[in-house]
Amino acid sequence: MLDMKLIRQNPEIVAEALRRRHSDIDLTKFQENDRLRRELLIEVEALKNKRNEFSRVIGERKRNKQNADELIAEMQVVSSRIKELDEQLQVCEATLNSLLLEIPNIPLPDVPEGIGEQDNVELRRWSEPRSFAFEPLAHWDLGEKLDILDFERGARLAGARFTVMKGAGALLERALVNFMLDLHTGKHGYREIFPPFLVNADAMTGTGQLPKFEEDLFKTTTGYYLIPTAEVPVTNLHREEILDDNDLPVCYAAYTACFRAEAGSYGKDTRGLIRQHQFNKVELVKLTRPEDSAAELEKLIADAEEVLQLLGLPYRVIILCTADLGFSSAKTYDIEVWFPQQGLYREISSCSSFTDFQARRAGIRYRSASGRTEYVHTINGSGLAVGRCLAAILENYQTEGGNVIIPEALRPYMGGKGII
RNA sequence: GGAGAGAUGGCCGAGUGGCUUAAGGCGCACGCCUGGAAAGCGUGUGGGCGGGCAACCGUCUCGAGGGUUCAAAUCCCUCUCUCUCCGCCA
Repeated sequence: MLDMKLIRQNPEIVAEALRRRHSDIDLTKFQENDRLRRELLIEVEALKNKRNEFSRVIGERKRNKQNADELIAEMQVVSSRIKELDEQLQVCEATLNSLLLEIPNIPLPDVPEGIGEQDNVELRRWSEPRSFAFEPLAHWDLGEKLDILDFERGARLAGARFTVMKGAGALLERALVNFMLDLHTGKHGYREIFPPFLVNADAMTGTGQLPKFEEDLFKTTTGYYLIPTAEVPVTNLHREEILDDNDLPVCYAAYTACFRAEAGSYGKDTRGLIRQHQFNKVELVKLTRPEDSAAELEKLIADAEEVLQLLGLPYRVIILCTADLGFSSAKTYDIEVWFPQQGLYREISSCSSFTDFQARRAGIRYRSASGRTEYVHTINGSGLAVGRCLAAILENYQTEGGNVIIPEALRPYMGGKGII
């Protein structure tokens, strides 16, 4: 959520940001309601002031056994007017709030402007894709041949976009989770969190999934939502809190399963592990001082990249253009890992700064060194998506005989196993 | 799931309609005192919104939301959460 005062005082900044995003949101309805709200507030607060003062006088008279009938009669009129105005105010504020919740974040100045995916900019590549002396298999074919991925039985149990991992496949998935968590909590200094996988609507609103993106989420009959990413519970850990300056930055790493309805992605990535309703992810989340957030985002993506470096998987980093940027994000880097069978790089991590957008929605503040309470900046990124990582290992490390070599770094987590 | 008890400021805790602008204590900050410190004494101490250049003023905030009343921490209704006991359960 944007700062109301920014929209009020510098609407041209917000309008320009919306233009860069190619958003069709119109600010005039917001501005009208904002003006109305302040008019109502000024009137109703003056009346409440009067009511408070007169109540004091009435109380005094009653105690002294004096008559206060005319004052009470007068206050009846004032009170009913207050009630009217409060009702109008409530409607006005509800409108204002729902408008505010639908305005996306302002992209940072270094985000390239664009009209679609094709305008994202590649920043760097790490390592060279291996050249194969044979035709590499897709991970779904390889996984089925090795009997470690079972798409058919996944469909039997749940439906399309669900997979069963078996034997060495299940072990590899678990090894990746542990390897990533150990790296981030050990070398990189994150604190491990194991949060609930279901959250309430307030948490989803805090990080920006609600109210706009409800159709992407799974919801229980009892009103809970299944988390689409650990970002939701972990960022909301500190909802409605004021943190101490000394505690920043707060750095958390969390493994969770993630659940996505994948509405609107019919026909996309229908085979394999790339697009599942349920997948595993290790997520990195930071709460920082505003002045540190740019540097902390760079550190976070370096932490995520190191996972791929240690696994020896070639990747590239791109920065998303304004049109491809998520609703809550001010700046997003994607890490894309090489998939040899398709011959292209595919997203395996998305690292974003949300500036104060989520913090304002979730009420996450800190007391700065100067004593002011300010909103923190929130940052998060995948470190990494586990299923896609497993798929990348299968494809990049396959042998001509249809086996898979386990990267050195993972072997301690695989009971010393070197090959599947 | 059943029964009962609770939820008050950073923390503890008083408060059954107006004298509460939330008592008192602890903590914290600053000052006095001191060679320095402790103790002691004094002062201050949340957040949101609105107005104002500012100092400051107003308003809201006693788990949440409604209601009664001229007036609600206090009375009524609904909900949430916590604790205790019972039941069920990985």
